[in-house]
Amino acid sequence: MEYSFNAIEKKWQEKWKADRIYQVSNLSTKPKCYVLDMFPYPSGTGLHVGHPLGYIASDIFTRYKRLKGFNVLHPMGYDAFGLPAEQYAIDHGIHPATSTKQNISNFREQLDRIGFSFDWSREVNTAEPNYYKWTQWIFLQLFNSWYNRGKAQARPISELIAAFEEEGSISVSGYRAIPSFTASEWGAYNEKQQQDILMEYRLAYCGFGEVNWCEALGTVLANDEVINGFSERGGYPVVKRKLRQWYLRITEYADRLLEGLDKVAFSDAMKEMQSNWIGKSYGAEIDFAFATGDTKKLRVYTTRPDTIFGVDFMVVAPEHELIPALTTAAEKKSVEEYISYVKSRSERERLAEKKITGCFTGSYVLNPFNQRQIPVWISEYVLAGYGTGAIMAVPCGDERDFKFAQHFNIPITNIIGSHFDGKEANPTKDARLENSDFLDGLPMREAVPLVNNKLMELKIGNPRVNYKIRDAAFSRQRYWGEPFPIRWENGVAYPLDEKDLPLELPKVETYKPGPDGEGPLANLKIWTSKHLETNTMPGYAGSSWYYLRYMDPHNTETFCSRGASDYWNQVDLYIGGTEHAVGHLLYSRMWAKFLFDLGLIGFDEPYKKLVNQGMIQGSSRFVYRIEIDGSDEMEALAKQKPIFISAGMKNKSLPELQEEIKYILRKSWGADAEKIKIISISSLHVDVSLVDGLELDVTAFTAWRPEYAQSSFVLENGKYICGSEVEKMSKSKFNTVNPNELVEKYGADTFRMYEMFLGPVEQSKPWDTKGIEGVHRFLRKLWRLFFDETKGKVWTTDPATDAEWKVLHKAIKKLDEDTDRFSFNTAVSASMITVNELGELKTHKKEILEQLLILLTPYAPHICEELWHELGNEGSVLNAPYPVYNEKLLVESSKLYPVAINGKTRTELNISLEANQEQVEEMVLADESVKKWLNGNSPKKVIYVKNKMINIVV
RNA sequence: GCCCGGAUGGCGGAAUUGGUAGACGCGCCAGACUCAAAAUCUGGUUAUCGCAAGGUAGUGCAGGUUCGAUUCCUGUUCCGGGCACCA
Repeated sequence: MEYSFNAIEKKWQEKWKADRIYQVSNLSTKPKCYVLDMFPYPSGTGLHVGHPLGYIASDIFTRYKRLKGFNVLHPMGYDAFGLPAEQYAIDHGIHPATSTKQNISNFREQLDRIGFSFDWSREVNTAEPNYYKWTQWIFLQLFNSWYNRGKAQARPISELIAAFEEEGSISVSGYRAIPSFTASEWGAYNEKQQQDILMEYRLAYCGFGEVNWCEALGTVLANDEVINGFSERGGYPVVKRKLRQWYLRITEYADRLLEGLDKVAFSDAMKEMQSNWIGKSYGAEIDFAFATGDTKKLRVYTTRPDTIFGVDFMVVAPEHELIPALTTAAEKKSVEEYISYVKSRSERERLAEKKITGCFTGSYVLNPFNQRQIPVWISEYVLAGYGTGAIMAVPCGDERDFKFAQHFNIPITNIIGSHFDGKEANPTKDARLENSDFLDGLPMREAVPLVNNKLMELKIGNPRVNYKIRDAAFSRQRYWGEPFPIRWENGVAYPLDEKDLPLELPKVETYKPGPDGEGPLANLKIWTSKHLETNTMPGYAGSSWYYLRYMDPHNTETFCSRGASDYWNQVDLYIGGTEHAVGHLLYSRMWAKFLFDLGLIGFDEPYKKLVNQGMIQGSSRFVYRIEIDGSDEMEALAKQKPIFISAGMKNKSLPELQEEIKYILRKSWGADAEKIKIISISSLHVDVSLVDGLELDVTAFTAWRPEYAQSSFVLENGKYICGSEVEKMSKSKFNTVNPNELVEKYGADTFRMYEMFLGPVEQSKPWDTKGIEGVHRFLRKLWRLFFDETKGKVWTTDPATDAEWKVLHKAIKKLDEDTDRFSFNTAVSASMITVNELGELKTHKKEILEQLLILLTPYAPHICEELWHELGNEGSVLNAPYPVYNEKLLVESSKLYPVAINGKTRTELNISLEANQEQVEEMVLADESVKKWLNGNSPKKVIYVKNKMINIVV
């Protein structure tokens, strides 16, 4: 009986579906486990082998936990709003809902073949009104809430209004730079004034922010769509422009997002990335008076108030509001030129710029401690959004300040004595201060509180905690996103009534931008006549809370009942890529904290454990085409009948090559081929499916594209050998591999195990289809423990031997350990070893094989289910009792110890595990080969580590 | 530029807490079966010297700690991910 994987897999997938075997209930006496994959965007290009990597890992873990007695929630759905669908709509006139639906169905079809255990009855789709109704609802809760710093939690805005009515702004005056007011002043404000003040506190609020504006396209562009200051489509110039935008006040949660990292099992790298992003720093704000005597002050934020006497110049961001006041008539022209240059540059370009740029304003401010005149410069390396948008530059201690000073010949004051060599800045905190007035002689660390006290005493500044994180821009001038449940009246935003949700996205005729930078919705009469908000929400709106909807996906009363979220609680295992490190993960953590504050869920960290899967890179293949110089006719002929040379010849000198292939040139292009000259060799991506290893299937290649139909090939040893390179897997590089083809050829079980066998899930690695054969062979070997291809059934009910039990229990131990620590690659390897060992022992015994099947079920569910039934079992192997490891079966009495002399292993000795130091020394020193290595010298020391090794030091 | 990773045979990788570097698989080489091929099975496979026994070197590079370092520390090179509107 043969292993007919295709038939077996189809049979069981249908059976599992019919039996709804993966449907889980919210009511169970079993312990729960929630295993989640990061929300996929259903891309039009379909899945390649890199996509399912994380899904296979989570599926293995899901099945493993289920076998171990857990009620496991393992759902899947779609983050269906997004830019690519809208761009596709613009290009092809197909409604995003239609193309998205098509993409989802392709996606689903591909997933189903791999045999995942998703509970599809819980599928969600962020673009469907019954889902985004609740995204809008949560937005309304954010809009109607403010952050009470005293209580360190979000509270209803009504509480803030009540406080304003009772005592004015007194309890929240430190929050924002708005004038304080009394209760009676509040009462006297008109509606607009009151609402404007409230807007300063709402957790979802409207403000102004800079966007990438492309005048020629009349639209706002994503960073992705801007390349070096020009639009990706059309190459039109892009500048920054301020637009009205919605924001989420994530900054209020900065501390809690930071502290929360201690409660979750994320990798240290992930935690570090998040905490760097939040960027909490302790420093001071200091006011510098204008040298002109103007009452205006230039306020800077510094993390190093101790270096105040080392300030040699100031740098303000090009967007800084005081620039007009600071710019002197003489410098006006150059300042304007500089600012317009900066406007054309993205924030990324500004930060990455190595070239030093800047411009002097012509003005000076005064150091508040010694009244020294300090020039004020403008430079793009200072960002408006961070701190106060202005810095005090201390070139002896800061690298960028130092380079700036050097570049513009600004004299440098040394306040750290010998710690500064004049060649590069030294950011030390341990030097003793010099040239620093009342701080002279103090270690820098000790000077910080002193300066801070003095700032407060003189009322010229104060200590200040700052965060790098900024409020999250929450609106897009786009069509394909959730509409905001907001209506505008006289410049005031009013929330829609909850009963009017969902506010459905209307159908539009065109996806062209609206007037004046607004989104496509601004073109709709039915929309604008109701004064509805024309922005839509960004991609991360729906994905910030989707893990909750899976718990209670069909609830029409609420986004997720408290009963459901209390039962399933946090996600126990979350698998996805590191690219979401600071975006999605921070946003969804913030939303969880917010929902927790309002008592809507009972936990404030959504993901208990996070595993980041690595990227699967593509292995590209190249063919080498010769390019020629000749007559027009010859060049046209060369294009029509291209000649490709095998990889081994591409490094030959061109004349040598020409000489070598002249026969082929003449054969392809006729006698005139003598008159051409080979001038270069181009390497072209070739579809990896046309290549076996490195050998090109030339017939398939000529059939691939019409322009290659008349190709000729220069072979080496009768083969055309391709070049190869590891690159990102993408359609445009023709290096994608479709999982469908592999499942077709080897089966889903082989595919799953091979993806895992490639290497650790967390690590990036190149894809190579070749190795899949080895895994397939392993499954065939497993099959042969049960069935012989000619003899049929070979398994028996004979009792197993000790040696066989030992092999089984070694496997139980190893697979448990490896699966628990997500080391799936070593688990696959351990499975291979087990099957190899059972093969050597000629084991065909049911009592061993049956348990082995349960162990392998998470990895290769189909073959295990089939064989499980062949052994005569009823019911699914997924409901079988998981084998329990018995350590007594693996006890050894002795060990073959490596014996090293001076750290180099020289021999091995079998020694009882009971042996003590003296016994070991005696045995080791009596050994012939040890004696030989000692060469008469007496050992200084014998190191004996029980169950590990022995080392003799001479 | 800044932040975070990674680097081990021809290739993917293993070595879980500092203790025999290269498990497992691919590829390659040799052999068995076969008219032949495929499939399958057996053996070999880091480099280098050696008929062999065995020796020497070896985990990106340069140092350090240690009886002992792929593992810890310092510096450095290259590659990948992210950098706030791709999702």
